[in-house]
Amino acid sequence: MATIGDVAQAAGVSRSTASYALSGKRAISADVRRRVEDAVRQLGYTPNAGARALATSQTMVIGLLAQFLEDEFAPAMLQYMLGVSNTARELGYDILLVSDADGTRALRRITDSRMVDGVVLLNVAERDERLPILRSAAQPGALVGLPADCTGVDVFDLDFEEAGRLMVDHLHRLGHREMALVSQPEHVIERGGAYVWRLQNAALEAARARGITLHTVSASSHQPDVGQDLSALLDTYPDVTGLLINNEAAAAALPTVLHQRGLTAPSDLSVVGRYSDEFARTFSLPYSSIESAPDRLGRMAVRQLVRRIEGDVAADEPHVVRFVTPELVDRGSTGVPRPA
Amino acid sequence: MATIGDVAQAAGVSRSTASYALSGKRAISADVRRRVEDAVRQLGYTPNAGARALATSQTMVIGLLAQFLEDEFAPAMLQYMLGVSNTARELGYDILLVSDADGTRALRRITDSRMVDGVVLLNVAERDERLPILRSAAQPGALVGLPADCTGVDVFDLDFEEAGRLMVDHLHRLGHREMALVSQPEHVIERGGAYVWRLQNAALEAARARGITLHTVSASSHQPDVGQDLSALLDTYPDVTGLLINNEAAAAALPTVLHQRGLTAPSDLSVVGRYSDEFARTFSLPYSSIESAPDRLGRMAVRQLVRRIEGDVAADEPHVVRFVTPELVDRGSTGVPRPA
DNA sequence: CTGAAAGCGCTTACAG
DNA sequence: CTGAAAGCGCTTACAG
Repeated sequence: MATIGDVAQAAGVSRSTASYALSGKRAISADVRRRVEDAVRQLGYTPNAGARALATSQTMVIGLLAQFLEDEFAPAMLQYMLGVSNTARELGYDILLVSDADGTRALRRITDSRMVDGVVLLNVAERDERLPILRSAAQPGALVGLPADCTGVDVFDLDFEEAGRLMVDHLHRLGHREMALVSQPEHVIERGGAYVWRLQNAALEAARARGITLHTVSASSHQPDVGQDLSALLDTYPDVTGLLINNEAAAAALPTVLHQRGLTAPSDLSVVGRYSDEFARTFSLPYSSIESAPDRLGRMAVRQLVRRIEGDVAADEPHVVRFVTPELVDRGSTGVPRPA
Repeated sequence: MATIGDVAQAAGVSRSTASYALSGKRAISADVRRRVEDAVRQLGYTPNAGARALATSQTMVIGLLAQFLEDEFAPAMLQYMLGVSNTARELGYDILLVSDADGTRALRRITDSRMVDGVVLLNVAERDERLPILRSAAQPGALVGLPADCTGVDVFDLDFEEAGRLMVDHLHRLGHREMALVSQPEHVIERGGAYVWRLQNAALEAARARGITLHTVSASSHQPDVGQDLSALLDTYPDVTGLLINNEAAAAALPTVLHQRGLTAPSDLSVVGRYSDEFARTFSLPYSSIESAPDRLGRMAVRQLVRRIEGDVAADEPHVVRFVTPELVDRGSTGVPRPA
């Protein structure tokens, strides 16, 4: 493989001149520039990334820490990954994908060894074990998901409180007085999946404030259990007229469940979900939903991360915690409640 | 960050001794080894990956080229990615994830700049534009998917011909005499998704040999179109008693379609799919299916790639083309045909 | 506008 | 069993 030395030799200049001609970091005569460029073309020269990283302390690589947990719905994770990956590439960065079960060790490994210039953490828990490691790392980090302690990192998340209120308000306004909220499995909450109870608590509070009944249930994140959970819910609360779904697997299972029971939305039951538009299309989900905006969140996280990496942000500039305002995408699955 | 120089100084030895003590590549006195190890611990030393890569010409990183094409079903791709990623990690390698729309440029970039020691290509087409680039790269490559020309690369794929025969034979043995095969959209074939017609041609041939009727149709890879395609198929061929599904989106949509039409498998219709067990669980698909084994294929590809990278394979050892034998996972969705 | 030199942090022949 | 030195391929002050 050709090196910058080969290029310099072919162009009849020094290595430093060749380097500067390529980087444009100092004035170069038109003639020399042309000779260098010709040499690059002829030799098929591409800089060695490792050597450049060593010289500049910049790898142009971003670490992406994804975790595929047994009790979460993998296809939903993919969307965040693609949002991060695509934005990174637009900004000139490559992605080191880390899907280790042990995220803490992996995070330490890639930061300590300087494989990455910065890190994006997906699926952040309330007390995420990866955070202390990230804080002590030399590289900046951006999170998708809100932890209890946000010091030292930039944080991006959907405003799940607002999402909960929005779901309740929307159905309340249509006249619903008894609804049920389907959340993730208990262990997601126990593990610190804060978004579950953030949405749930805000929904409960909104329901209380409006004097309406809101039942809350956890449902499995796996088929076919989740279908049975949904069926059980409808059996237990026959007077429910509105369903709020904060569980991707449940949303994917609902069409079949409703079919089996001969129910139609919105005439028998109003339904509002919380998932991405892409997810809705993939699974053909006909329900109005709060857009969870994974691509947008991934994009925001990478943008801010790159700003920090490239020093466009003063080192003492405070870290941000930014929420995406939930928006309801109307797919026509809500209406006035059926007569009692 | 501590360097090997700091470690050497703290241990009172030379840098080379420190390096050898850590690599174990030459005999070291017990005393020195201990002092070096203590220094490493105290300083929290981790080797700089870029520097090591420059010195050894080994990055310990594998490039993973995934493409998320508009007309393919993204969740299915994820499984291959995880198979590759997990196996790589077990073998000590990290994954550089490349999801660029323009796979050729990206491939050239990561190989020319020596960011990776080898490359895994996913979703390989009949005449894949990435292959010429891979062949001229310095690093070895492994494919998941069978191209027309396999020279210079190791290839792993499901035996789609055998899968097609297996599907037809299975239903034929149960007594079915008229079936339909649902394939991917036309443009997947046009783009060179050879697995589509490899399975289809073998199925057609098996049907001819046994004197039975096999209709073939392409269905969309998106909801809700695919559901309509399936409905149209059932309208067009009312005498079909067996359905072969080589299209993940169609498999995911089928339960709803059958429900709508009041059909049950296997009493009204026998169904055999082709997807992974993980996929079946995620989508709660109740159909017997040919296991597509994405995790196993990813694992095989990485294993062989690492053997080449690490030179466990003679440079002149011929490249392999290895097929995974399809196996039918019985989920009880096939039986004798309904009476005419 | 250009060149010679130092340095990034490792590994590994070469010498003893 | 250990050390001094060269080299991997870049970038970037320093000098002119």
